[in-house]
Amino acid sequence: MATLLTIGDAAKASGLSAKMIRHYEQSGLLKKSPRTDAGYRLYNTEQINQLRFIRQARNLGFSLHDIQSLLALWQDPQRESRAVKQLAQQHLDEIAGKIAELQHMQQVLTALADSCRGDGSPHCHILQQLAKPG
Amino acid sequence: MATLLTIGDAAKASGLSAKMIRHYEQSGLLKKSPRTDAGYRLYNTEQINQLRFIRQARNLGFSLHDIQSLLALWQDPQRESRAVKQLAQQHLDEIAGKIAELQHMQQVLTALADSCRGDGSPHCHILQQLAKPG
DNA sequence: GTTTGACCTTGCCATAATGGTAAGGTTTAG
DNA sequence: CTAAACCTTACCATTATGGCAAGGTCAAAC
Repeated sequence: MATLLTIGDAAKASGLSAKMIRHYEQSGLLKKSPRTDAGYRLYNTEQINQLRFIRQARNLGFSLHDIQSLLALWQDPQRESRAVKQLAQQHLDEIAGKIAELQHMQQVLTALADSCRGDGSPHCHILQQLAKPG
Repeated sequence: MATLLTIGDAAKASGLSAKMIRHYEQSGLLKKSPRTDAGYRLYNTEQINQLRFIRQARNLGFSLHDIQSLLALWQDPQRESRAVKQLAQQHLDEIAGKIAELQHMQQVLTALADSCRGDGSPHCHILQQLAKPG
């Protein structure tokens, strides 16, 4: 039986917001939904699965741009897993880059914070360091 | 002697872009610059130092909103270092949160990528997992 | 003295992903 | 029949940054 859900139920079923589902459709990530006579969007099981796919990819931090590629690969029986793995690897590189950047900030700022008394006096190594020409 | 720089030179001297310096002024982070008769913004040494301060705080990932507070504290001789340290600590917490989030993605995605052959065959554990109802 | 190139000005648009709000139509339950 | 809970579109906001365009300015070279 073809279970058809309106957007609110599709949102609940997928874990996305209705707002975002509309947005994904409008930005071309999703095909346009069929509509009721009143103009309500309707989603079938296959589309719900697609929404879930998107949510899980978003949870892994993939951009909508990448997700478009992932969806295409998913739906292509001729795909080569090489292509998928490459996308994943690129994303992992990005993640590693961001982590490194954040860890660097963390390290520098932790050192600064450690050398700030954090009491009622105005003396503060953090401000001093930020003010330095370096 | 009062060295006055135009915005391009102030940009070079501070490591910010001229675009961003204008933006910071317009968003209230910086006081409005004095101008030449022709309308060119001029920056003195003190303002260059302020721009450097902003750049260094940005490099540590502070938001412009936080930087506004940091600048105010910097310029307040009555400040308590407690306040600065608290801002730093909040930011450190945010950084730690982001790192944790990214590391989680990294961990999950690495496991998936490791179990994808990445060859010419269509079979791919990454896609399989993204498609799962979980 | 004029031209030219390197500046400067403002203003508008774009990014990425998401949320909010408003004004209005629909459906369903009471 | 009405009220609540949906749905629709359209516009605005976020964050920090970049780009472009149209036009004014200044300095150096000719």
